[in-house]
Amino acid sequence: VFVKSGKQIIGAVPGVDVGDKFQYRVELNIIGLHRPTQGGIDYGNFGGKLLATSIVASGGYADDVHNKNSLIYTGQGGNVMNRKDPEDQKLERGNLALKNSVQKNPVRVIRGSNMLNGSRTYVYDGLYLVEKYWQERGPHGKLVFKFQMNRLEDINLLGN
Amino acid sequence: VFVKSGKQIIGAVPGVDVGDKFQYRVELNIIGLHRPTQGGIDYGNFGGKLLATSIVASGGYADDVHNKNSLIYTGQGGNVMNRKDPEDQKLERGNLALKNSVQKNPVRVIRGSNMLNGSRTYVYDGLYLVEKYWQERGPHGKLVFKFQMNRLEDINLLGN
DNA sequence: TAGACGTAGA
DNA sequence: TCTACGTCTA
Repeated sequence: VFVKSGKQIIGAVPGVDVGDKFQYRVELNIIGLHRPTQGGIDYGNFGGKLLATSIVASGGYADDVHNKNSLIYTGQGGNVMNRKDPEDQKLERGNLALKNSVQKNPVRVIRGSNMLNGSRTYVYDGLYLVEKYWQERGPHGKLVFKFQMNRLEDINLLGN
Repeated sequence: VFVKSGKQIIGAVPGVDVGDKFQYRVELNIIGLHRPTQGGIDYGNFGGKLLATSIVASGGYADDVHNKNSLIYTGQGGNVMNRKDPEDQKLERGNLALKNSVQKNPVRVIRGSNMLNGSRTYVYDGLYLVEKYWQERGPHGKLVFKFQMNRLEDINLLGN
């Protein structure tokens, strides 16, 4: 797929298979897998409601328990990245979209990792469901959102 | 040219002609025309001395008198871009390299402009010489560097 | 206009 | 580690 779709897709993107690898975030944008070039949460307005369509877990945040079939994703905002002037994360934008997606729609997960040579690789890891979300206090004492994500394929294999 | 050169070139880049157009800064990096993906001044260490090799004039700074064959380029630093906490620009990095290049080596000039549809275009505008530089005070009262750049081709045509 | 798990180079 | 005339979307 070399042409930007322009339309936001929930679920699998045609032509993209689990395990497909990419080097740059902009590639994810071009094929419509994850549009923000920096943001970790992609979402859209569906029937007047924000729903999450994909997330990138690159390890940029000091998150999370990552297993092969589940992960805990940290919400955005609150200056968690730059660590300057930390604030409570708000239930808006991507965080709101993930909350609205709980137990509802599939969310594409892209896992990013750092290579030995210093470059990065992004791997499409398939569809997940946001099982639940909660707030907790980070090391700085401010509130952050956490989203429990579980792989959907396993459920499908059981005969969904 | 699809392979990153890796080596820093002073003067014309083989295969790139004056007037060649590009859409993204990363393209300039790939062909070795201008390596920084954001920075306006590219430079290298040549014999222990920093020399400028190329600049991008996108209008990001509130510069400059731009004619077809000359322009006045504003130095970098001092928070001129984001306008927060302005400071005096320092004679270091790109600014130092441009200063060292005065009346010395050719500098590639790429002109950026905003398209009607909101996208950008970068046009390679050929080789220029840094005629002179000076400091002046910006609207915020802080010192900024200015570099007078004149097109080199005209001189060549006269039989340099 | 502002926010975002970017990217390359010094 | 930090700077930089980025780039996309809301």
